[in-house]
Parts: sequence; C-alpha cells; structure tokens
Amino acid sequence: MPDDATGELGELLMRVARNQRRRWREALAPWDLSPHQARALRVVVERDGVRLSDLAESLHIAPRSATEVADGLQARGLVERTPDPADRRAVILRPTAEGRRVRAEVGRARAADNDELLSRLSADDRATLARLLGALLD
Amino acid sequence: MPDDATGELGELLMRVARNQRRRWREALAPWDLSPHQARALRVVVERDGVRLSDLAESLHIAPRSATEVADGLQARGLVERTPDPADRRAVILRPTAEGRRVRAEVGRARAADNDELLSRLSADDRATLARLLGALLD
DNA sequence: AATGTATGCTGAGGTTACCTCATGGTCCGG
DNA sequence: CCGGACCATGAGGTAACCTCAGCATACATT
Repeated sequence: MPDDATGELGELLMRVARNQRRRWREALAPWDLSPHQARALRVVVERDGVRLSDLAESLHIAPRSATEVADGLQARGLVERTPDPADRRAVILRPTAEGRRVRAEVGRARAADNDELLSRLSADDRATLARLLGALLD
Repeated sequence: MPDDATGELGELLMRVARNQRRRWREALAPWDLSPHQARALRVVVERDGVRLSDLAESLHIAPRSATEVADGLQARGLVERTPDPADRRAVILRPTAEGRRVRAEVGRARAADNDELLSRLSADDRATLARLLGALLD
C-alpha cells in the first residue's frame, strides 16, 4: 500500500471529472440535449445508422431504454427510424440533416470547451497527463 | 487553441472517472448503500451531527431531498434524528454506533480500493498527477 | 409585546431515466 | 416447416431527484 495520501488523489480525480461533466452539461444547454442524448446522437451520426439494439449496447443501457432515447431524439427531429432491409424485425436509426448539423455544432462546442480547460497545461503536461490516466484504465 | 488531440484527453479523463465510480459502487455493494447515502453517512459521522439543511448543502441537493436521504439512512439504523436544542424547527442527524462502524468499514474499503488502483503509479507519478489535476480545477 | 417575514422540515405529487416482463413479428437451424 | 432465439416496444415499476404548500418556530421591527 502506498504511503502517501492516495485517498485525496482519488477525490481530486473525481472532482475534476465532476467539473468536466458540469462544463459539458452547460455547453450542451443551448441545444436542450441531455448528455445521454448527445452521446446517442454522436453514435448515430458517426456510424451513419445504427440498430436500436446496437445503440443500447454502445450506451450500456437496456434495449428498452434505447427505444426511449431514440424517441427523444426523434421528437426533436434529429434522427429517424427506418426499417432494416436485411432484417425486418430491426429498426435502424438514421441521422436527419438537422441531426448531423446539431451533432457537428455540439462537437465544436465541446472541443472548444475542452481546449479552453486543457490549455492551462503545457503540451508536455498534457502528454504526461494522458500517460498517467492511461495507466489507470482497467 | 492547442494543436494536439485535447478532445481525447478529456474523454480519457471521463473514462478514468467512470471507472473509478464503478469501482466505488462495487466496493459499496456489501453494505447495500448508494454512493449518495455513503457520502451522506460520511458527512454525518465526520461532523458528528448535522442539520438536515446543512446536509443538503453538503450534498448539493434540495433540502427536501436531504429528508429522503436521511429517511434511508435512518431506516437502516445508521443515523437518528434528534431535535436541535438551539432551534426547535431544526432536526439534527446523528450517527448511531452502527453508523459509525459502517462508515469506518466503508472508509477502509474505499481506501484499500483506491490504493490498489493508484499503486500502479510510482510515488513520483502520483505527485505529478495530483499537480496536473489540481491545475484543472476551477 | 405584537406582528410580519423568513426559515426548517416534511407531505403531496410530478419528472426523468432507468429497469423487467410480456407480446407480436421475424429469422433461422435442424 | 417449425421450435426456439431475437428485435423493438407497450405496460408498469422504482429510485432519486424536483417544486410547492403547510405548519411550527425564530427573529427583526415597530
């Protein structure tokens, strides 16, 4: 067991992460999207069409819950449901033009916010941070 | 704007934090406490008696919600409600003996888990990580 | 002292984001 | 061609939040 105050380090990590989440939520506010919806939209746009069950897996939620996330995005006109030609049981979620546009805007806002925060560190420090965090992944 | 992939760094940070949260939830499972309840119990034990409204502030939730958290802890026999002698409107939450015991056990489990994770880094790396994360706090 | 306003907790009831279970189609291996 | 697996979704439940109203109490001002 390490001899220094590792507990505080863990706490620090959580605080920074919470900060990050708060910033993200705020950056997302103009579009009235929940973090989860934004994440789902990103998946749909990036893969350019996803089966509902695959979306569920990507978001680590139950298939039933993916239906609800899809409902939300569809109600905002960001995605549409199309039948899967290869499997008539399945539904494929496709981004609308508006969905692509919003996803791009959100992506830019997120990147800008991220850069604003991380620019406090030098390029060297950022590289070091990436290395250290990488070692902490399971 | 920095020129490297800061977006990935932000993502990495969130992944590590999520990992951390998952580990914590798992470490908490034996006591059947939610993360929020554990945090509340910690506040109650550390201050050895807290007004409900102060607890709400500590947890960043509405006063009404603190009542519910208190209900949960009280139902498990970990805290008890006592009147505030200085203000008869107020309720002071006090830890029971069992509450203190559980809080200590949870604290030990948390520390052990934390150390297990952070021991992957050298003492130097841990100090560096603490410095870098500290710079990212608002 | 009287009184108006603020505060502390909680009942009532709502929202959100999850979940499980059941159902009606559809697919596919034997 | 058919029994079992799989897809999305309706129905209904739960946990953790919230707001608002109400009652008891505190306190500041006259």
